[in-house]
Amino acid sequence: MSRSTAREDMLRSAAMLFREKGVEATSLADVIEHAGAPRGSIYHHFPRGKPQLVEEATRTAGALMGSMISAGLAKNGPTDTLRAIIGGFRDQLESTGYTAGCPVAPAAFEGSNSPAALAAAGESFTSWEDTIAASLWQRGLSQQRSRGLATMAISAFEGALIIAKAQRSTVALDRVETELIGWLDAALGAAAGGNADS
Amino acid sequence: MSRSTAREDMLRSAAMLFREKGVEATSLADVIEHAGAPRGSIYHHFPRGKPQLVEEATRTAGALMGSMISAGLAKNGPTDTLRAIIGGFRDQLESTGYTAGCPVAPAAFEGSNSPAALAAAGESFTSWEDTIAASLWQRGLSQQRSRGLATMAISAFEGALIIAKAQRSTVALDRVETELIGWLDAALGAAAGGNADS
DNA sequence: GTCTATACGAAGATAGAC
DNA sequence: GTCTATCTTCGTATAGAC
Repeated sequence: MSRSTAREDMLRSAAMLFREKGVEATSLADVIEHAGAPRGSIYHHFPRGKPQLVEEATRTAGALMGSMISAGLAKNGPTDTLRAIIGGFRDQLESTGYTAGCPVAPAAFEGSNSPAALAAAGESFTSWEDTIAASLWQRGLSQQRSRGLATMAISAFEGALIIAKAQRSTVALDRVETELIGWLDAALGAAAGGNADS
Repeated sequence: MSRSTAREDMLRSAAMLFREKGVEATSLADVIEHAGAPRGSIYHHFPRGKPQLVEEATRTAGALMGSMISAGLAKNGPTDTLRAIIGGFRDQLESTGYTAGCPVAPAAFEGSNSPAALAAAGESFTSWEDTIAASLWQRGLSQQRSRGLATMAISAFEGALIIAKAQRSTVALDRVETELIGWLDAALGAAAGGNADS
């Protein structure tokens, strides 16, 4: 029942290193060093080794993002939430030399190797989509438009992060932010105008 | 001057394996086996080893995609090209058990390790964007809208491929296809109506 | 819980024969 | 050009002491 901060530090460090270098290129030694954790403790906290670490780091990061999305949507609405989240990732992209992307995508990408981590990534994406779609539906959009816009938002966001890393620039992320906000506003405006759209 | 098919086979195999398993998880032995290539020839064809192979495979795959985009836009227009390309990736996703994604993204993702491959990925994305934006602009959209839509299309496409892998389903890709076509049609219709839009 | 030491295997890369 | 053999490094994982 000890609230082992060491374990959580390792998960946080793992997630950060995955964002920057990918899963396969990150060794357990890297994680220990980054976390400043005791060297002999990894297999104590994660008996099943690296696969377990990858899965838990992905699942934890996905849940954190999910609660950020939920909280933002409840408090500030879709466009402001989008702005806040994209702004946060832009800052981290810039402050890490365009290496730190999404913490969930690495497991999705290199996930052939650890199916559990792949599943964790898939469930995270699905959960985000559900949350966003529900919020849009509550604001008057049809189910179909809500789903479509939610999937577009997450897809464009994930894709823009990859492109930003490759181009070593945030222009793709900037453009996606602008476009998404425009489309969201248009759709929500039309719904507020009394039509939930086709 | 010998047209070494062996070399090209290795590049093709490398690109395919990168799509399925990622760069770091793919060994040179994997590439040789997949290509059915002679074991002693890798360092003959790629003297600088794996980094060179990754860079060339990424660059080649990016150029191939680029010419598919160009040809499609010139012959069939934006929406049909989008449909064709997404359809092709959907087929490959399904026929590979949801493992084969974009051939350029892996280098962008795990690119911290080989800067040359990262650059190749970035240049590919930029080139695709330029091509698509030019086509949209030619059809009457403003420069800004052309750029915005082109970046959105590529971002959403790349993101949807990741999500599809993680969810082991093509629904994200399907939704992105529908949404993108809707937005493209709306923008192009408005431009055809005599207004290049704001 | 954390340590050191070590076993084991995988992978990149090189050397030199053919 | 292609082969085999080998070197070296690295990473996961385990064993057993403290």
